Amino acid sequence: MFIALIGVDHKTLEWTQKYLQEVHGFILLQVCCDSQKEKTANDTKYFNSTATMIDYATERWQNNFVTPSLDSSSSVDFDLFLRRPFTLLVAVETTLANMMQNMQSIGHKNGHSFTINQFADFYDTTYKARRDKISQAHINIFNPYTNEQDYISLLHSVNLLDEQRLRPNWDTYFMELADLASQRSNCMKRRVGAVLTQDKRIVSTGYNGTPKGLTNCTQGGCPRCNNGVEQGFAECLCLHAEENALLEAGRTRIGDSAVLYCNTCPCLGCAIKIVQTGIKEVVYNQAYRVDDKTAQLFENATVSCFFTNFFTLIFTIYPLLTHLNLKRPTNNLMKQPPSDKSTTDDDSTQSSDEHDNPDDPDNKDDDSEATLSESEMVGEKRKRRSGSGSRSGSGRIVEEGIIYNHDIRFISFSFNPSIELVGAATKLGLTVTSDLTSSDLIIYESCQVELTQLSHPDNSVCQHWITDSAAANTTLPICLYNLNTSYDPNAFEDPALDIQPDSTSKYACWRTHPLVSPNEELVDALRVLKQDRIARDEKWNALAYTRALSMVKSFPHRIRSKDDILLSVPASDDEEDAASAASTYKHPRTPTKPVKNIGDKKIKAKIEEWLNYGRVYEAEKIRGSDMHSIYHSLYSIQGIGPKKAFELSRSGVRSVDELVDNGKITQDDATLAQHLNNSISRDEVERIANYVMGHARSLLAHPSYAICGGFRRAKPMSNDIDIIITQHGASVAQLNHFLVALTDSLQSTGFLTKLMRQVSLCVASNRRKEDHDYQSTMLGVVESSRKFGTSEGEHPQYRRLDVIVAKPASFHLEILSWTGSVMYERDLRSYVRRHKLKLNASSVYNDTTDEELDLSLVRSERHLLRVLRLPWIAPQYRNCD
DNA sequence: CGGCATACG
DNA sequence: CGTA
DNA sequence: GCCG
Repeated sequence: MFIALIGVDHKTLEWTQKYLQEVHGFILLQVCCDSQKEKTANDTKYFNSTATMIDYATERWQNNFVTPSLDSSSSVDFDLFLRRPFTLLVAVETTLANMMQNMQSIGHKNGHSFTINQFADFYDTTYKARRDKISQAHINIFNPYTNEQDYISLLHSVNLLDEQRLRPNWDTYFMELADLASQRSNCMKRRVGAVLTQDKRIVSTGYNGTPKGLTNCTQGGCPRCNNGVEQGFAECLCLHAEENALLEAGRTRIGDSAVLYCNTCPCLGCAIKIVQTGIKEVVYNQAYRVDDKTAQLFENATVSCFFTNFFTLIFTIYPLLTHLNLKRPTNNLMKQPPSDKSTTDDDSTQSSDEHDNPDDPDNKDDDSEATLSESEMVGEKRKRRSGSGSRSGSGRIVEEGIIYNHDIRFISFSFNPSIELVGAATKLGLTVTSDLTSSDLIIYESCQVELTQLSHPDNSVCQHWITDSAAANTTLPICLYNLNTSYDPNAFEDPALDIQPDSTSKYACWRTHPLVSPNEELVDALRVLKQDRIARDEKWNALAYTRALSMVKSFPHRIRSKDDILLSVPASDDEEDAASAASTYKHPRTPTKPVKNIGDKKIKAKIEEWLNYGRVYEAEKIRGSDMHSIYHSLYSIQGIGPKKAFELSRSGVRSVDELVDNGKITQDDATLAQHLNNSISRDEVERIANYVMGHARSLLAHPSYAICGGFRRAKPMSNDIDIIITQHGASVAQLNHFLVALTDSLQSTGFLTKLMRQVSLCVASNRRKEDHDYQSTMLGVVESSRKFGTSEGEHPQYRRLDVIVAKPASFHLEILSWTGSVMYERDLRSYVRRHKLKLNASSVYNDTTDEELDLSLVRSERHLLRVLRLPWIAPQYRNCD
């Protein structure tokens, strides 16, 4: 792949280029004249012209290259560039404020400052010169951050290396053609296009409008459409795009494998015709809502109907989100419904005092005007819940927008731009989901006003997107509902109360860890050493490497010298401490203390080796050995852990196939292992979760749920699907029954193909002394097909699905427990142990008295962490392994 | 020199 | 011991 | 292997 970067802001361009080079190993190519060569780094290739550069890249087209356009003098000839099939044009932009600041900091370095007029001049000339190219880019990335680490997280979630952008798949190809066809529409109401294909060949195309020979609808040919009133369908003379495509093809040319691509979901009338002509597959653009009747008809007629993805979204969602007033309620939004005391018997009398935590900030009254009494909160909650039943159609559910509330964690969109959005949304502690029917749903009919009022200077695309959706009469593009407190939307979190993370802590749960480390090679080397220790059964040795690795990963910058990481941690304010550190390291002016978890003897030496030689010898040796790769392939099989994998590879087993031949495992096991090794796109995770929640909703009235695991940590790809479900007010018995019923329901449709474990709440076990409430889990394998958007193409894929049913009071603790990575979980528990608490996935105990703490007033994951005296770290920064 | 997360099958 |  |  060959990426050309275009943009105006130096810093954003530089960060992007650095990210591609350091994280993905791109090679930097530049067009420039000789005199410039000396100034820049040595691992760059220089060319006299775009043509020679492209020739160079063409010969090595399987490598990854990047070329920046940092200043107009060395700009690349993009037209030449775009002709090649392996090239990707990426535009990066930032806010005017950022750009101005970045230019000023450069100006300061050179000893002169910028006036705002000079900046405006620069912007006008540079931006206008590049505007056309920026709009032609394959991807437009908008960087709202001033901080590199945040931007890198966003970049990572964009998945720049996705080959699909270079060459669209068939679905995208035909859908784009359908969009093109819609441009020929002559209907006053809406542009619609359709493409009918057979064996990947186009049979016919269609767009909507009046029949041949009649005056075009746009010229007044259809009285109904030109009336402007949504009535009189019988009088409409327009043919729909789908009808036109079908008529054009004629019955005889529509075979068994015909696929119809529509850029909107077909109406019921068209659906009937589609079924009758024998078409078995309909693909529509996901930006539009499925018509319920159409969906039903297709299901009865076994026509598979699903939507496709596009990469046309522009990453400007962040400014949109930040412009929503997420901070404070305004008075006009705070019309409270009458409080409902009857539901608050137990809630209102309790406080968090019993956590033995007198300085718990929750005991202080919030000084904000937004503070609600418990009774009001419950009243509000009930009202909202009763509304959520009447979701579809009008969508006027919540008259007072929850949008003002801090505790909004879920944002849902009527279409599914997940990957593009999640990077931005998670920055706000928001999690993206596509479920529209969860309880406490807040759809923003009322929000429309707010959204359309957003006018960010860099935000024209968003505006467009909103107005388009409104014009197309689709569900409003944005609706918000609550994540962390699915069943208590009024939980109010004030960031001022948050405990701050500390990057020098020995506990991973106190530190933030980027999704992708700028020191990935070193992290990888440490991972190899860790794996090696595990294989050798050196458990504690392995743990030490895991800890060191996590420590390195919490370092947000590229480590350049050993002072960077081994000494540079600022000493504490404690003077004595600082003095002793100073004498130890003989740097009296810059007192430092050693980094935790990186010991003086072994691991520090490995890191220094990496710094000096760019590699760790022992890791290289292990990596290069046959044993290592065989060990890994065996390890990937369910039921074969480190011990067995090590034993087998040592006893001369060469491959997984050999195990199958020997009858040690079945072919099915091997295939399953292969399937489970494939990672799952966010999109697919969401669709599978939606499907599961569909079943859940037929069993529970208003389930609350969260997708956890790597998905919640904003990873672009997941290994499995983790869903936590609860229902406000449900008893343990009801939840137990629910889990069994859900399992049956998923099995009966053939979706759940293998059940690996089913545990219920309150199981009696001889290992447990008391009858505590434990989590209830269902671990299984499901068959994911094309309708879930499997990236592997036509064939069904097996995916691991974990469903956890939590009792309501443990919901947030369960979310916490299923969101952290392994190191986060470990350190969470060792930390609370030191504070005389004991933690498992569903309850908190006093470690000495074994008394269980009541979590029923815990309003969110964030709140829970505060109670545990731990900082709340946004999920995307919990990737510490 | 003890501790290092916790639980289920 | 393997897995979440 | 590292921390306290």
